[in-house]
Amino acid sequence: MCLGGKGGKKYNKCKNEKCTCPGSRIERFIQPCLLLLVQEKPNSHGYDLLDNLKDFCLEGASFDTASIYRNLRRLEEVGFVRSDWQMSKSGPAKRAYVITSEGENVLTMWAKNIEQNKKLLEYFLKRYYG
Amino acid sequence: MCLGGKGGKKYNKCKNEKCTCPGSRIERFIQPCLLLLVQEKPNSHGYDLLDNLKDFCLEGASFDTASIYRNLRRLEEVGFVRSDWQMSKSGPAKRAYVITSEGENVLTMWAKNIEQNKKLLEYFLKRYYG
DNA sequence: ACATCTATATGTTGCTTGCACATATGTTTA
DNA sequence: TAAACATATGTGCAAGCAACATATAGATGT
Repeated sequence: MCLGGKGGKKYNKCKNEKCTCPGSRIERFIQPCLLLLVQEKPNSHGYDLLDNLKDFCLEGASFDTASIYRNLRRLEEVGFVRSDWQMSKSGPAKRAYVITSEGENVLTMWAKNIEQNKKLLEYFLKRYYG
Repeated sequence: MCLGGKGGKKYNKCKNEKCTCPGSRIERFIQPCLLLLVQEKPNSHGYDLLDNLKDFCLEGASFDTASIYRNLRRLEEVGFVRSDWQMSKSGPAKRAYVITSEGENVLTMWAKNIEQNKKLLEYFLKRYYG
């Protein structure tokens, strides 16, 4: 998903059947990223976000389009974003997303969660490198 | 799994059907933690690790025993740890784990992956808090 | 005798992801 | 004008992973 390689491989995630190699990611990280991007730039649409999400990925990596649209639908379902169809003159219709106040609350919760996870990673690294 | 609450709730993960609230974690984080603990203290066994893994959890949280044993079996399957049965005089038999050189290599890869993920989280926080 | 602690393990279920593919419209190019 | 391409949004499926419940069994305490 968001773990990426430069050398041809798009994803770090190992395909080897039995391999447990370290291609780990942060679960559902796409959600706070989407919320933040929509907050920063209201009326973003999915195809926009596809590009802008790259900021939250390692070099050369990107999020799956399926994940983006599925998560946007999910976020709207639970009321964290709202969308309107925009019939543009050029190209197909697109959904324009805005964040709701509930979405903003959840985003602050996400930020706290992310801080906690960051601390866990820092603790691990401190203990590993000594 | 590793995200924890004090107030009765063992896990942050929300049970609400439709809720996408931020109970996120780092995927397979238990694996590098197990490797590191076994490296630090060779001949650790599962029940030991159950305790020591708490270092890598938020307050009040812990890893699931099922996850510990399943991951230990997995790590052994792929050759990152080895185990011997120890028939102790007191208590039931237990497996004593040691890390292999391949396991040590993977652990350094994990450390790099964890550093990358840490940077992603830092980037998110910087962008959110401004 | 029975409960509890230590220790290891399996089964089941649901969620998330990655990949491949489908659909639709407008624009450019041969 | 047909084909190819870029924009834009989605669906279906399989695999991986985590949470939870349950199983097994020997040792120790009362």
